Amino acid sequence: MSQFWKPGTEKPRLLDDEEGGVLFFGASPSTSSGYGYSSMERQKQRLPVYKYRTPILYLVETHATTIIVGETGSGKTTQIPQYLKEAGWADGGRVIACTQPRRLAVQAVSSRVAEEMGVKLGEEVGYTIRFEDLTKNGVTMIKFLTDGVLLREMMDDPLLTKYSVIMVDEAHERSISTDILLGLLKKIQRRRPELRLIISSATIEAKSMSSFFQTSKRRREMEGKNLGPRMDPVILSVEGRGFNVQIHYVEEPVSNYIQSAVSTVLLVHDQEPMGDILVFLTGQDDIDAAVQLLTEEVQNRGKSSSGLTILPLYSGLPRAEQELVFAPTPRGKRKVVISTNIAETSLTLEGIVYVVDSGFSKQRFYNPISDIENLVVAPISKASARQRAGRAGRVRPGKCYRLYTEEYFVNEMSAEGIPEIQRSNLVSCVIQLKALGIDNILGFDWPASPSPEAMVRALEVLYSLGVLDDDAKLTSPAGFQVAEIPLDPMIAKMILSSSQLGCSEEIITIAAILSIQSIWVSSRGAQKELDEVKLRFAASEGDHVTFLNVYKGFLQSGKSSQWCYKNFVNYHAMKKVLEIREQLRRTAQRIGIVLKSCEGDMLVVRKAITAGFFANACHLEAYSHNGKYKTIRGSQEVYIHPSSVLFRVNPKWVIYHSLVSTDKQYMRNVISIDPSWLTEAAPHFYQHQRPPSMLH
DNA sequence: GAGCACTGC
Repeated sequence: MSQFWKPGTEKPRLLDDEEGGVLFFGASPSTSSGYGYSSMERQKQRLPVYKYRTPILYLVETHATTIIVGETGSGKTTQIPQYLKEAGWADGGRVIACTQPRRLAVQAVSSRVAEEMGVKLGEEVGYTIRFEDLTKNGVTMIKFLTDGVLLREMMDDPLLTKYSVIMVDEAHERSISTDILLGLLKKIQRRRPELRLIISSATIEAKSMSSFFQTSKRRREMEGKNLGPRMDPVILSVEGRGFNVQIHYVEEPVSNYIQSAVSTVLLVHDQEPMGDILVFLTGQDDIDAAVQLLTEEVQNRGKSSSGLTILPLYSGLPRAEQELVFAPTPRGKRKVVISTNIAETSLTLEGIVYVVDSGFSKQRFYNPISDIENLVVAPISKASARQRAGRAGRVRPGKCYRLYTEEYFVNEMSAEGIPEIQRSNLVSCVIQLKALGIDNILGFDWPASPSPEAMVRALEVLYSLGVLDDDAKLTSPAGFQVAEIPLDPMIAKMILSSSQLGCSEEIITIAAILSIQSIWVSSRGAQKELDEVKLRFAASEGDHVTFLNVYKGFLQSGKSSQWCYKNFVNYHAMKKVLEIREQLRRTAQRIGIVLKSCEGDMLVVRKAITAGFFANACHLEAYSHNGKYKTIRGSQEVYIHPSSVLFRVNPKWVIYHSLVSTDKQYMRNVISIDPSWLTEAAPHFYQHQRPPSMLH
């Protein structure tokens, strides 16, 4: 297949700077003169900071909110907290908080800042992520943390009084936590005029971010009289140090992006100077297919295409294989990494000079009517496309090959992706806001409002769990306890009930296992062996009890990695289970849940699961020969997933943990129940329907 | 008898 590349006319402004290492605070709408210093030497010397000398200090002093725009590597997260600290914003017990959406980023950025400031990480500069707190009270002045941790901190300190400046990084990614946090910070600002916010975002989102923090005119006039900080946000642009990336488009739309990606890689390999290639596809299937196709093509071509190292990359890949992509490319060789979106933000590969962008990714969509989340392949946004292209310009000028036309990019591609909050189930999010005293969820000032249907559905679910009362207020103590448990509310409710049923030790194990991806090693090749090994642990009650058997075996082996290897159990996953379980034990003790084992009585364990997941009850269709179930609530047709220990067993009544929809709706992690437990666990939920016993 | 974008508390 021949492709005709057309150089693009798009010039992403922040990718134009080829000087490298230059930090420049560009002119912004309200600083007409434009402050700045732009020499690499001066930056290296760590400029002394005088009051108002740098624009960021001036802006933070005079404006309640500053929005910083700039690409990765521009120094926002490393320089700005330092400036603030040196200018005294962290004095008198006040701390500067900087949030990141990912744990790894928190660790990486905090250690870089500590190093640049010449302090030990955990002292003046520290970080907090789940399971890890590297801060010292009274000593730590700059604290990095995930936005999720900051939200949890608000449950004890709703106004975040210990922080004088809060910087929210990567706000353009619009994760659920970031959006909730931004909404809450806007509220806090009204109560704490002295608080300063710094929102760091990519260019395209800056304007909408700015208008979000724009307070009403009347309010501004009132504040103007007090001579307080200006409440209208200011935008500051920081030039990045990324190298120029030349964009190429296809002249005609491609029909098969896998095939097209493979030909593009070969084209680059034949015609372009050395440098590694990063290909963005959508998922494991695509990637495996592309790796195979590329390998075959290389073999067919013989000599001319030798010297290629082809590596897949996705989160489900065993850790050892994932590490391979970080190995430096040997001289004279070229590395091709074929990746999911994981390489767009979560992982950074050094040495990439060429990017091939399929223009697609897998995205989650939520249907509040059916209450089902789906994963679908969908076109990416312009923002994503730019982020992908930027991956080619980290070490030297690069090239990005887009497998779509320029016309498509300019006219059809949406500017930004749909924020996660508009694509998700909202139960966790709603209970968190309730716990923070936000009663009017529908009237909450979101950076992007979720659909009313999704909010109503979340309220319904929480009401049915007994976590919200008739006035949609948190119940006491159940509602507050569920909000304190850092897991999905249905899981939290299950834990709460286990306290009364006397099986909390077992249930927190199940809760921990359900909240990680999978405890089994991923094994597409060795599926049969895995299935056989699973039988060793299989329990007739279902998957949850099977998990308990695996956990028991793991403990009896002395938490041995050898044991895991022999039993197709993922050792790293089990370590994580232990960590989550430990956190749940501590939380349970704090909120008054009795930790007790039921000593093998699986009846109460199943009852506790029912108490959290009664909404997922299903009944086997009478005379069904193919294992067809119907959900009690929506009468949807569902089937037990072949990976379940109850596959082909088909008990009359089951409860599932989650649904996965492909050609059919499959129930994953299934347990058999007695229908009388449903009315027992949730009389409200089932009272207006025919009693389950009548159905059969 | 089939499948899992990616985070996070």
